[in-house]
Amino acid sequence: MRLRGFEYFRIVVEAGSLGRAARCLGVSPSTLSRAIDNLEDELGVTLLERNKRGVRLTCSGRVIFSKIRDLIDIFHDIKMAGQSLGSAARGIINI
Amino acid sequence: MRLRGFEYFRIVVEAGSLGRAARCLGVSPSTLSRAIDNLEDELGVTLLERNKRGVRLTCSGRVIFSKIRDLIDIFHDIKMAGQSLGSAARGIINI
DNA sequence: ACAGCTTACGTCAAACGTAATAATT
DNA sequence: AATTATTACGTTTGACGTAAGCTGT
Repeated sequence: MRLRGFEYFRIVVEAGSLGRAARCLGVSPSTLSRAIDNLEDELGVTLLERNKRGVRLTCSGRVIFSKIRDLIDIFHDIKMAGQSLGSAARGIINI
Repeated sequence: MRLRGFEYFRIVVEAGSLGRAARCLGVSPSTLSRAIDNLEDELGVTLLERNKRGVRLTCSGRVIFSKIRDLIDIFHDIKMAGQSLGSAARGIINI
């Protein structure tokens, strides 16, 4: 289970369609379709309603989406802490 | 970047050595060695001091470890919410 | 010798893009 | 026609175990 799949899911929800999200992310729509299928399989929940005009969160999807945002926020926090600590270890301090 | 790598890191820290963690997890020590190498590369921080009697968190590692525990907690929360919502959608309610 | 971590090598699963398909506006 | 999501196919990336190596107790 890759972190990237969660980030894909977030962008898809915010973009409202796989195509728009794919253009934002620079990947192909099929990548996002499969990534979200995998997420739904692994969590055992249908996250999105697929219409012909895009996608929309299901009720369950709304609950999960909120948690996934928290997950991604912490992940970005970890990466930034890594950058900060990594450069600090080499003597560079940004104020 | 896989979620599993974060979980590996956590167990390694708690076990105190790659070998013990490998036995706990049912994987080989090389898997854990590489997983932690990847984590350190991707975050740009040295997380563990490798001794001949095991491993120990570096100062930076301690900071990151605390955040990674939060990440894993949310991840497990998401999985449990998935189970709960998934079975609820099929009409099964556990009280 | 034993316990520890690491690395080279081969294998297998999984992620991806391309391209084709189907449905809707 | 244009835009939507999905799926089959082949390629490539990457995660893993085995086995060998090196170090310190």
